[in-house]
Amino acid sequence: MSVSKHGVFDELAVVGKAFGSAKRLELVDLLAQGERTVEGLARAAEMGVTTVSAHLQVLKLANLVQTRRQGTRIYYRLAGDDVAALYEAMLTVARTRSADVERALNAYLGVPDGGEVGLITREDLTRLLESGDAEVLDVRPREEYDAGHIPGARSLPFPELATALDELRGASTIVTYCRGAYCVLAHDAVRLLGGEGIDALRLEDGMLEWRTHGHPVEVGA
Amino acid sequence: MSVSKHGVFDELAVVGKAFGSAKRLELVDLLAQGERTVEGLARAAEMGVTTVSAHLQVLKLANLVQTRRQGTRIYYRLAGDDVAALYEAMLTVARTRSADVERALNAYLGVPDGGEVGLITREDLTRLLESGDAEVLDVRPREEYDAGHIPGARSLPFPELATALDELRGASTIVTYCRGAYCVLAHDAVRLLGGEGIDALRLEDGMLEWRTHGHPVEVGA
DNA sequence: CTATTCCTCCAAAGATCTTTGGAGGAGTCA
DNA sequence: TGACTCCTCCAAAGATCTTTGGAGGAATAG
Repeated sequence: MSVSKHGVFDELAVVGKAFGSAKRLELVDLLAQGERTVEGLARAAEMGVTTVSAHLQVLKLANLVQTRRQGTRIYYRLAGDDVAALYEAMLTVARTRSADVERALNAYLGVPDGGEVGLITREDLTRLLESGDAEVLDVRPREEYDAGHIPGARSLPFPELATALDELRGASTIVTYCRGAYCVLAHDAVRLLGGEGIDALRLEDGMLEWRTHGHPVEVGA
Repeated sequence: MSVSKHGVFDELAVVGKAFGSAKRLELVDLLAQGERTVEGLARAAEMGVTTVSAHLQVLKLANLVQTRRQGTRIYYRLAGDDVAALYEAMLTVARTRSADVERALNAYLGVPDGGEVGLITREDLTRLLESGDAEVLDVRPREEYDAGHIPGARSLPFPELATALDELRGASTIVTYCRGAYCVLAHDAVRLLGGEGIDALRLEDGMLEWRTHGHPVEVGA
Protein backbone atom coordinates (compact mmCIF):
# COMPACT_ATOMS: atom_id res chain seq x y z
CA MET A 1 0.00 0.00 0.00
CA SER A 2 1.23 3.43 -0.84
CA VAL A 3 1.71 4.76 2.64
CA SER A 4 0.39 1.65 4.31
CA LYS A 5 0.68 0.10 7.74
CA HIS A 6 3.54 0.88 10.05
CA GLY A 7 1.33 3.41 11.75
CA VAL A 8 1.83 6.12 9.18
CA PHE A 9 -1.92 6.50 8.70
CA ASP A 10 -2.33 6.67 12.45
CA GLU A 11 0.15 9.52 12.66
CA LEU A 12 -1.62 11.23 9.80
CA ALA A 13 -4.98 10.79 11.44
CA VAL A 14 -3.70 12.80 14.40
CA VAL A 15 -3.55 15.81 12.10
CA GLY A 16 -6.91 15.00 10.58
CA LYS A 17 -8.54 14.58 13.97
CA ALA A 18 -7.14 17.90 15.09
CA PHE A 19 -9.09 19.52 12.25
CA GLY A 20 -12.15 17.44 13.02
CA SER A 21 -13.84 19.54 15.66
CA ALA A 22 -15.78 22.75 15.11
CA LYS A 23 -14.32 24.31 18.23
CA ARG A 24 -10.76 23.56 17.22
CA LEU A 25 -11.38 24.92 13.75
CA GLU A 26 -12.65 28.11 15.31
CA LEU A 27 -9.42 28.36 17.30
CA VAL A 28 -7.32 27.72 14.20
CA ASP A 29 -9.30 30.40 12.43
CA LEU A 30 -8.43 32.88 15.16
CA LEU A 31 -4.80 31.80 15.33
CA ALA A 32 -4.47 32.24 11.57
CA GLN A 33 -4.69 35.97 12.30
CA GLY A 34 -1.83 35.99 14.75
CA GLU A 35 -0.83 34.76 18.18
CA ARG A 36 -3.17 34.86 21.14
CA THR A 37 -3.19 33.87 24.79
CA VAL A 38 -5.37 31.06 26.05
CA GLU A 39 -7.64 33.53 27.78
CA GLY A 40 -7.78 35.72 24.69
CA LEU A 41 -8.90 32.75 22.65
CA ALA A 42 -11.47 31.76 25.25
CA ARG A 43 -12.92 35.26 25.20
CA ALA A 44 -12.95 35.53 21.41
CA ALA A 45 -14.50 32.12 20.88
CA GLU A 46 -16.78 32.23 23.91
CA MET A 47 -15.52 28.97 25.38
CA GLY A 48 -14.36 28.00 28.84
CA VAL A 49 -10.65 28.39 29.51
CA THR A 50 -10.24 24.71 30.37
CA THR A 51 -12.03 23.73 27.20
CA VAL A 52 -9.77 25.95 25.10
CA SER A 53 -6.72 24.63 26.89
CA ALA A 54 -7.80 21.03 26.23
CA HIS A 55 -8.31 21.74 22.54
CA LEU A 56 -4.99 23.52 22.30
CA GLN A 57 -3.28 20.44 23.70
CA VAL A 58 -4.77 18.39 20.88
CA LEU A 59 -3.48 20.89 18.33
CA LYS A 60 -0.11 20.92 20.03
CA LEU A 61 0.14 17.15 20.01
CA ALA A 62 -0.41 17.28 16.27
CA ASN A 63 2.35 19.90 16.08
CA LEU A 64 0.00 22.39 14.50
CA VAL A 65 0.59 25.14 17.06
CA GLN A 66 3.55 26.45 19.01
CA THR A 67 3.77 28.41 22.23
CA ARG A 68 5.74 31.23 23.73
CA ARG A 69 5.67 32.21 27.36
CA GLN A 70 5.65 35.86 28.41
CA GLY A 71 5.38 36.44 32.12
CA THR A 72 2.38 34.57 33.35
CA ARG A 73 0.68 34.31 29.94
CA ILE A 74 1.25 31.73 27.24
CA TYR A 75 0.87 32.83 23.65
CA TYR A 76 -0.23 30.28 21.06
CA ARG A 77 0.40 30.61 17.34
CA LEU A 78 0.11 28.37 14.28
CA ALA A 79 3.24 26.30 13.77
CA GLY A 80 3.75 27.63 10.27
CA ASP A 81 2.20 28.97 7.12
CA ASP A 82 1.72 25.44 5.87
CA VAL A 83 -0.83 24.94 8.64
CA ALA A 84 -2.73 28.02 7.53
CA ALA A 85 -2.49 26.71 3.96
CA LEU A 86 -4.01 23.41 5.04
CA TYR A 87 -6.85 25.23 6.77
CA GLU A 88 -7.39 27.26 3.63
CA ALA A 89 -7.44 24.09 1.51
CA MET A 90 -10.08 22.66 3.82
CA LEU A 91 -12.21 25.77 3.49
CA THR A 92 -11.94 25.56 -0.28
CA VAL A 93 -12.88 21.91 -0.45
CA ALA A 94 -15.75 22.32 1.99
CA ARG A 95 -17.03 25.23 -0.02
CA THR A 96 -16.79 23.55 -3.41
CA ARG A 97 -18.09 20.23 -2.21
CA SER A 98 -20.92 21.30 -0.03
CA ALA A 99 -23.79 23.49 -1.06
CA ASP A 100 -24.58 23.72 2.67
CA VAL A 101 -21.28 25.41 3.43
CA GLU A 102 -21.57 27.69 0.42
CA ARG A 103 -25.10 28.68 1.40
CA ALA A 104 -24.23 29.16 5.05
CA LEU A 105 -21.28 31.32 4.07
CA ASN A 106 -23.15 33.50 1.63
CA ALA A 107 -26.04 33.99 4.02
CA TYR A 108 -23.62 34.85 6.79
CA LEU A 109 -21.52 37.19 4.68
CA GLY A 110 -24.57 38.87 3.20
CA VAL A 111 -23.55 38.20 -0.38
CA PRO A 112 -26.40 39.21 -2.73
CA ASP A 113 -27.85 36.50 -4.96
CA GLY A 114 -26.41 38.04 -8.12
CA GLY A 115 -22.90 37.75 -6.75
CA GLU A 116 -20.60 40.46 -5.60
CA VAL A 117 -19.05 43.52 -7.25
CA GLY A 118 -16.03 45.62 -6.34
CA LEU A 119 -13.44 42.92 -5.70
CA ILE A 120 -9.69 43.29 -6.09
CA THR A 121 -7.10 40.51 -6.27
CA ARG A 122 -3.96 40.29 -4.18
CA GLU A 123 -1.89 40.92 -7.29
CA ASP A 124 -3.78 44.07 -8.24
CA LEU A 125 -3.56 45.30 -4.67
CA THR A 126 0.20 44.78 -4.72
CA ARG A 127 0.45 46.95 -7.84
CA LEU A 128 -1.85 49.54 -6.32
CA LEU A 129 0.32 49.68 -3.21
CA GLU A 130 3.41 50.26 -5.33
CA SER A 131 1.73 53.20 -7.02
CA GLY A 132 1.09 54.56 -3.52
CA ASP A 133 -2.31 55.72 -4.54
CA ALA A 134 -4.57 53.70 -2.28
CA GLU A 135 -6.10 53.88 1.17
CA VAL A 136 -5.99 50.29 2.44
CA LEU A 137 -8.13 49.66 5.50
CA ASP A 138 -7.56 46.74 7.86
CA VAL A 139 -10.92 46.39 9.59
CA ARG A 140 -9.94 43.60 11.98
CA PRO A 141 -9.56 44.17 15.73
CA ARG A 142 -6.40 46.15 16.47
CA GLU A 143 -4.93 43.13 18.26
CA GLU A 144 -4.88 41.22 15.00
CA TYR A 145 -3.54 44.17 13.01
CA ASP A 146 -0.61 44.34 15.42
CA ALA A 147 0.05 40.63 15.01
CA GLY A 148 0.55 41.13 11.28
CA HIS A 149 -0.93 43.23 8.46
CA ILE A 150 -0.45 44.24 4.84
CA PRO A 151 2.40 46.80 4.66
CA GLY A 152 0.98 50.28 4.25
CA ALA A 153 -2.47 49.34 5.50
CA ARG A 154 -4.14 51.46 8.15
CA SER A 155 -5.81 49.90 11.15
CA LEU A 156 -9.43 50.94 11.29
CA PRO A 157 -11.38 48.31 13.23
CA PHE A 158 -14.91 47.94 11.94
CA PRO A 159 -16.58 49.43 15.04
CA GLU A 160 -14.57 52.65 14.52
CA LEU A 161 -15.34 52.91 10.83
CA ALA A 162 -18.41 55.08 11.30
CA THR A 163 -16.35 57.77 13.03
CA ALA A 164 -13.89 58.09 10.14
CA LEU A 165 -16.29 58.59 7.26
CA ASP A 166 -15.42 62.24 6.60
CA GLU A 167 -11.71 61.50 6.32
CA LEU A 168 -12.41 58.75 3.82
CA ARG A 169 -14.65 60.81 1.54
CA GLY A 170 -11.64 62.45 -0.13
CA ALA A 171 -9.62 59.26 -0.70
CA SER A 172 -8.96 58.12 -4.24
CA THR A 173 -9.23 54.35 -4.01
CA ILE A 174 -10.33 52.60 -0.84
CA VAL A 175 -9.64 48.91 -0.32
CA THR A 176 -10.84 46.97 2.73
CA TYR A 177 -9.74 43.57 3.91
CA CYS A 178 -10.06 41.37 6.96
CA ARG A 179 -9.18 37.84 8.01
CA GLY A 180 -9.87 35.75 4.97
CA ALA A 181 -12.24 35.13 2.12
CA TYR A 182 -14.91 34.16 4.63
CA CYS A 183 -14.56 37.04 7.06
CA VAL A 184 -17.63 39.20 7.40
CA LEU A 185 -15.95 42.41 8.56
CA ALA A 186 -14.74 43.61 5.16
CA HIS A 187 -18.09 42.72 3.59
CA ASP A 188 -19.86 44.80 6.22
CA ALA A 189 -17.37 47.65 5.80
CA VAL A 190 -17.95 47.90 2.04
CA ARG A 191 -21.71 47.90 2.61
CA LEU A 192 -21.48 50.55 5.30
CA LEU A 193 -19.29 52.80 3.15
CA GLY A 194 -21.51 52.23 0.12
CA GLY A 195 -24.51 53.30 2.14
CA GLU A 196 -22.73 56.58 2.83
CA GLY A 197 -21.99 57.11 -0.81
CA ILE A 198 -18.32 56.13 -0.52
CA ASP A 199 -17.13 53.56 -3.07
CA ALA A 200 -14.80 50.92 -1.69
CA LEU A 201 -13.26 47.76 -3.07
CA ARG A 202 -12.82 44.55 -1.09
CA LEU A 203 -9.75 42.34 -1.27
CA GLU A 204 -11.22 39.12 -2.61
CA ASP A 205 -9.70 37.10 0.19
CA GLY A 206 -7.81 38.34 3.25
CA MET A 207 -4.87 38.08 5.63
CA LEU A 208 -4.95 34.27 5.73
CA GLU A 209 -4.44 33.98 1.98
CA TRP A 210 -2.08 36.97 1.92
CA ARG A 211 0.22 35.07 4.26
CA THR A 212 -0.07 31.64 2.69
CA HIS A 213 0.74 33.05 -0.74
CA GLY A 214 3.95 34.58 0.52
CA HIS A 215 3.13 38.28 0.35
CA PRO A 216 5.04 40.61 2.70
CA VAL A 217 3.62 41.09 6.20
CA GLU A 218 4.31 43.97 8.56
CA VAL A 219 4.20 43.38 12.32
CA GLY A 220 3.51 45.89 15.09
CA ALA A 221 1.50 49.07 15.49
CA MET B 1 -15.67 36.24 14.06
CA SER B 2 -14.24 35.55 10.65
CA VAL B 3 -16.29 32.52 9.75
CA SER B 4 -18.06 32.39 13.07
CA LYS B 5 -21.24 30.86 14.38
CA HIS B 6 -24.12 30.01 12.12
CA GLY B 7 -22.88 26.45 11.98
CA VAL B 8 -20.23 27.09 9.38
CA PHE B 9 -17.55 25.57 11.58
CA ASP B 10 -19.79 22.58 12.14
CA GLU B 11 -20.11 22.05 8.41
CA LEU B 12 -16.37 22.43 8.06
CA ALA B 13 -15.73 19.96 10.85
CA VAL B 14 -17.60 17.34 8.83
CA VAL B 15 -14.78 17.50 6.30
CA GLY B 16 -12.15 17.53 9.03
CA LYS B 17 -13.70 14.55 10.79
CA ALA B 18 -13.79 12.63 7.54
CA PHE B 19 -10.01 12.98 7.40
CA GLY B 20 -9.68 12.14 11.07
CA SER B 21 -9.54 8.37 10.97
CA ALA B 22 -6.62 6.23 9.90
CA LYS B 23 -8.88 3.79 8.09
CA ARG B 24 -10.61 6.51 6.11
CA LEU B 25 -7.26 8.04 5.19
CA GLU B 26 -6.16 4.67 3.90
CA LEU B 27 -9.30 4.52 1.74
CA VAL B 28 -8.69 8.05 0.45
CA ASP B 29 -5.14 7.05 -0.32
CA LEU B 30 -6.40 4.15 -2.42
CA LEU B 31 -9.10 6.22 -4.10
CA ALA B 32 -6.55 8.84 -5.04
CA GLN B 33 -5.25 6.25 -7.51
CA GLY B 34 -8.57 5.75 -9.22
CA GLU B 35 -12.02 4.37 -8.66
CA ARG B 36 -12.63 1.11 -6.82
CA THR B 37 -15.54 -1.02 -5.72
CA VAL B 38 -16.39 -1.44 -2.05
CA GLU B 39 -15.13 -4.99 -2.13
CA GLY B 40 -11.98 -3.95 -3.95
CA LEU B 41 -11.26 -1.42 -1.26
CA ALA B 42 -11.97 -3.93 1.48
CA ARG B 43 -9.54 -6.39 -0.06
CA ALA B 44 -6.82 -3.78 -0.63
CA ALA B 45 -7.08 -2.30 2.84
CA GLU B 46 -7.76 -5.58 4.62
CA MET B 47 -10.94 -4.37 6.27
CA GLY B 48 -14.40 -5.85 6.56
CA VAL B 49 -16.84 -4.90 3.82
CA THR B 50 -19.32 -3.43 6.30
CA THR B 51 -16.56 -1.40 7.90
CA VAL B 52 -15.47 -0.04 4.54
CA SER B 53 -19.05 0.71 3.62
CA ALA B 54 -19.57 2.59 6.88
CA HIS B 55 -16.46 4.68 6.33
CA LEU B 56 -17.43 5.40 2.75
CA GLN B 57 -20.76 6.75 3.98
CA VAL B 58 -18.90 9.21 6.18
CA LEU B 59 -16.78 10.33 3.23
CA LYS B 60 -19.89 10.58 1.09
CA LEU B 61 -21.72 12.68 3.65
CA ALA B 62 -18.79 15.09 3.54
CA ASN B 63 -19.10 15.08 -0.26
CA LEU B 64 -15.54 13.89 -0.64
CA VAL B 65 -16.40 10.84 -2.75
CA GLN B 66 -18.87 10.07 -5.52
CA THR B 67 -20.30 6.80 -6.74
CA ARG B 68 -21.22 5.11 -9.98
CA ARG B 69 -23.20 1.91 -10.25
CA GLN B 70 -22.25 -0.74 -12.78
CA GLY B 71 -24.37 -3.86 -12.60
CA THR B 72 -24.28 -5.13 -9.08
CA ARG B 73 -21.09 -3.26 -8.11
CA ILE B 74 -20.74 0.29 -6.92
CA TYR B 75 -17.59 2.17 -7.84
CA TYR B 76 -16.34 4.88 -5.50
CA ARG B 77 -14.03 7.70 -6.55
CA LEU B 78 -12.78 10.97 -5.06
CA ALA B 79 -15.20 13.81 -5.73
CA GLY B 80 -12.52 15.88 -7.43
CA ASP B 81 -8.87 16.76 -7.70
CA ASP B 82 -9.31 19.31 -4.93
CA VAL B 83 -9.94 16.43 -2.54
CA ALA B 84 -6.71 14.77 -3.61
CA ALA B 85 -5.00 18.15 -3.20
CA LEU B 86 -6.33 18.42 0.35
CA TYR B 87 -5.03 14.95 1.14
CA GLU B 88 -1.68 15.92 -0.32
CA ALA B 89 -1.62 19.10 1.80
CA MET B 90 -2.30 17.00 4.88
CA LEU B 91 0.57 14.67 4.05
CA THR B 92 2.87 17.63 3.60
CA VAL B 93 1.90 19.25 6.87
CA ALA B 94 2.09 16.00 8.79
CA ARG B 95 5.50 15.35 7.34
CA THR B 96 6.92 18.81 8.03
CA ARG B 97 5.39 19.12 11.45
CA SER B 98 6.02 15.71 12.85
CA ALA B 99 9.36 14.03 13.11
CA ASP B 100 7.39 10.86 13.87
CA VAL B 101 5.70 10.88 10.49
CA GLU B 102 8.93 11.73 8.71
CA ARG B 103 10.76 8.95 10.50
CA ALA B 104 8.00 6.42 9.95
CA LEU B 105 7.90 7.32 6.28
CA ASN B 106 11.63 7.12 5.69
CA ALA B 107 11.92 3.85 7.57
CA TYR B 108 9.02 2.45 5.60
CA LEU B 109 10.25 3.69 2.24
CA GLY B 110 13.79 2.57 2.95
CA VAL B 111 15.32 5.97 2.34
CA PRO B 112 19.03 5.89 3.29
CA ASP B 113 20.16 8.31 6.01
CA GLY B 114 22.13 10.43 3.58
CA GLY B 115 19.00 11.15 1.56
CA GLU B 116 18.12 9.88 -1.85
CA VAL B 117 19.70 10.15 -5.31
CA GLY B 118 18.27 9.68 -8.79
CA LEU B 119 15.12 11.77 -8.55
CA ILE B 120 13.37 13.50 -11.42
CA THR B 121 10.74 16.25 -11.21
CA ARG B 122 7.38 16.20 -12.96
CA GLU B 123 8.56 19.04 -15.19
CA ASP B 124 11.72 17.23 -16.27
CA LEU B 125 9.73 14.08 -16.90
CA THR B 126 7.32 16.04 -19.10
CA ARG B 127 10.26 17.27 -21.18
CA LEU B 128 11.74 13.80 -21.31
CA LEU B 129 8.42 12.39 -22.53
CA GLU B 130 8.30 14.99 -25.31
CA SER B 131 11.75 13.92 -26.46
CA GLY B 132 10.37 10.38 -26.60
CA ASP B 133 13.57 9.00 -25.24
CA ALA B 134 12.46 7.46 -21.96
CA GLU B 135 11.10 4.19 -20.67
CA VAL B 136 8.57 5.21 -18.03
CA LEU B 137 7.47 2.38 -15.76
CA ASP B 138 4.23 2.46 -13.80
CA VAL B 139 4.87 -0.08 -11.04
CA ARG B 140 1.42 0.10 -9.42
CA PRO B 141 -1.07 -2.77 -9.66
CA ARG B 142 -2.53 -2.99 -13.17
CA GLU B 143 -5.95 -2.05 -11.80
CA GLU B 144 -4.63 1.37 -10.83
CA TYR B 145 -2.75 1.83 -14.09
CA ASP B 146 -6.02 1.27 -15.94
CA ALA B 147 -7.80 3.82 -13.77
CA GLY B 148 -5.34 6.48 -14.91
CA HIS B 149 -1.63 6.77 -15.72
CA ILE B 150 1.00 9.08 -17.19
CA PRO B 151 0.60 9.10 -21.00
CA GLY B 152 3.27 6.94 -22.58
CA ALA B 153 4.00 5.01 -19.41
CA ARG B 154 4.14 1.24 -19.49
CA SER B 155 2.39 -0.85 -16.88
CA LEU B 156 4.89 -3.07 -15.14
CA PRO B 157 3.54 -3.95 -11.69
CA PHE B 158 6.31 -4.36 -9.16
CA PRO B 159 5.86 -8.13 -8.75
CA GLU B 160 6.48 -8.58 -12.50
CA LEU B 161 9.54 -6.37 -12.56
CA ALA B 162 11.99 -9.20 -11.97
CA THR B 163 10.81 -10.98 -15.12
CA ALA B 164 11.48 -7.98 -17.35
CA LEU B 165 15.06 -7.21 -16.38
CA ASP B 166 16.61 -8.28 -19.68
CA GLU B 167 14.33 -6.06 -21.73
CA LEU B 168 15.22 -3.10 -19.57
CA ARG B 169 18.96 -3.49 -19.76
CA GLY B 170 19.08 -1.83 -23.18
CA ALA B 171 16.86 1.15 -22.36
CA SER B 172 18.36 4.63 -22.39
CA THR B 173 16.66 6.35 -19.47
CA ILE B 174 14.36 4.48 -17.10
CA VAL B 175 11.95 6.35 -14.85
CA THR B 176 9.74 4.64 -12.30
CA TYR B 177 6.76 6.05 -10.46
CA CYS B 178 3.89 4.87 -8.32
CA ARG B 179 1.09 6.36 -6.26
CA GLY B 180 2.60 9.38 -4.63
CA ALA B 181 5.65 10.74 -2.87
CA TYR B 182 5.06 8.25 -0.05
CA CYS B 183 4.51 5.11 -2.09
CA VAL B 184 7.04 2.39 -1.52
CA LEU B 185 6.72 0.57 -4.86
CA ALA B 186 8.84 2.95 -6.93
CA HIS B 187 11.46 3.09 -4.17
CA ASP B 188 11.66 -0.69 -4.18
CA ALA B 189 11.76 -0.79 -7.97
CA VAL B 190 14.75 1.55 -8.17
CA ARG B 191 16.57 -0.50 -5.54
CA LEU B 192 15.80 -3.78 -7.29
CA LEU B 193 16.99 -2.45 -10.65
CA GLY B 194 20.08 -0.89 -9.07
CA GLY B 195 20.93 -4.25 -7.54
CA GLU B 196 20.91 -5.72 -11.05
CA GLY B 197 23.19 -3.01 -12.37
CA ILE B 198 20.42 -1.10 -14.12
CA ASP B 199 20.27 2.62 -13.39
CA ALA B 200 16.81 4.03 -12.92
CA LEU B 201 15.41 7.38 -11.85
CA ARG B 202 12.38 7.83 -9.63
CA LEU B 203 9.72 10.47 -10.17
CA GLU B 204 10.04 12.51 -6.98
CA ASP B 205 6.35 12.22 -6.25
CA GLY B 206 3.72 10.16 -8.08
CA MET B 207 0.29 9.84 -9.64
CA LEU B 208 -1.43 11.75 -6.83
CA GLU B 209 0.66 14.86 -7.39
CA TRP B 210 0.67 14.36 -11.17
CA ARG B 211 -3.10 14.67 -11.09
CA THR B 212 -3.40 17.49 -8.61
CA HIS B 213 -0.93 19.59 -10.58
CA GLY B 214 -2.97 19.28 -13.73
CA HIS B 215 -0.74 17.06 -15.85
CA PRO B 216 -2.40 14.96 -18.56
CA VAL B 217 -3.72 11.54 -17.54
CA GLU B 218 -4.44 8.60 -19.84
CA VAL B 219 -7.18 6.14 -18.89
CA GLY B 220 -7.52 2.50 -19.91
CA ALA B 221 -5.19 -0.35 -20.77
C1' DC C 1 7.46 34.56 51.36
C1' DT C 2 2.61 35.20 50.08
C1' DA C 3 -0.99 36.38 47.24
C1' DT C 4 -2.31 36.58 42.56
C1' DT C 5 -2.83 35.46 37.76
C1' DC C 6 -2.74 32.39 33.99
C1' DC C 7 -2.61 28.05 32.52
C1' DT C 8 -2.37 22.78 32.60
C1' DC C 9 -3.45 18.28 34.48
C1' DC C 10 -6.75 15.06 36.44
C1' DA C 11 -10.96 12.61 36.75
C1' DA C 12 -15.63 11.49 35.73
C1' DA C 13 -19.95 12.01 33.30
C1' DG C 14 -21.92 12.41 29.03
C1' DA C 15 -21.69 12.44 24.06
C1' DT C 16 -20.07 10.62 19.80
C1' DC C 17 -17.56 7.07 16.82
C1' DT C 18 -16.28 2.59 15.33
C1' DT C 19 -16.91 -2.09 14.45
C1' DT C 20 -19.68 -6.08 13.57
C1' DG C 21 -23.20 -9.50 12.67
C1' DG C 22 -27.49 -9.95 10.52
C1' DA C 23 -31.46 -8.31 7.74
C1' DG C 24 -32.78 -6.45 3.51
C1' DG C 25 -32.52 -3.68 -1.11
C1' DA C 26 -30.92 -3.53 -5.94
C1' DG C 27 -29.31 -5.50 -9.95
C1' DT C 28 -28.20 -9.76 -12.81
C1' DC C 29 -28.54 -14.20 -14.79
C1' DA C 30 -30.74 -18.39 -16.16
C1' DT D 1 -39.40 -16.20 -10.99
C1' DG D 2 -35.72 -17.66 -7.83
C1' DA D 3 -30.95 -17.86 -6.71
C1' DC D 4 -27.01 -15.05 -6.42
C1' DT D 5 -23.80 -11.12 -5.69
C1' DC D 6 -22.68 -6.75 -3.96
C1' DC D 7 -23.69 -3.34 -1.05
C1' DT D 8 -26.25 -0.56 2.61
C1' DC D 9 -28.92 -0.07 6.81
C1' DC D 10 -29.78 -1.30 11.60
C1' DA D 11 -28.61 -2.10 16.27
C1' DA D 12 -25.69 -2.84 20.14
C1' DA D 13 -21.29 -3.26 22.43
C1' DG D 14 -17.06 -1.21 23.00
C1' DA D 15 -13.84 2.48 22.29
C1' DT D 16 -12.72 7.25 22.07
C1' DC D 17 -13.75 12.38 22.64
C1' DT D 18 -15.48 16.36 24.88
C1' DT D 19 -16.57 19.19 28.64
C1' DT D 20 -16.10 20.66 33.33
C1' DG D 21 -14.94 21.49 38.12
C1' DG D 22 -11.16 21.41 41.07
C1' DA D 23 -6.23 20.73 42.30
C1' DG D 24 -1.75 22.24 41.36
C1' DG D 25 2.45 24.34 38.68
C1' DA D 26 4.92 28.54 37.00
C1' DA D 27 5.86 33.25 36.85
C1' DT D 28 5.36 37.78 39.06
C1' DA D 29 4.58 41.72 42.16
C1' DG D 30 4.86 43.46 46.64
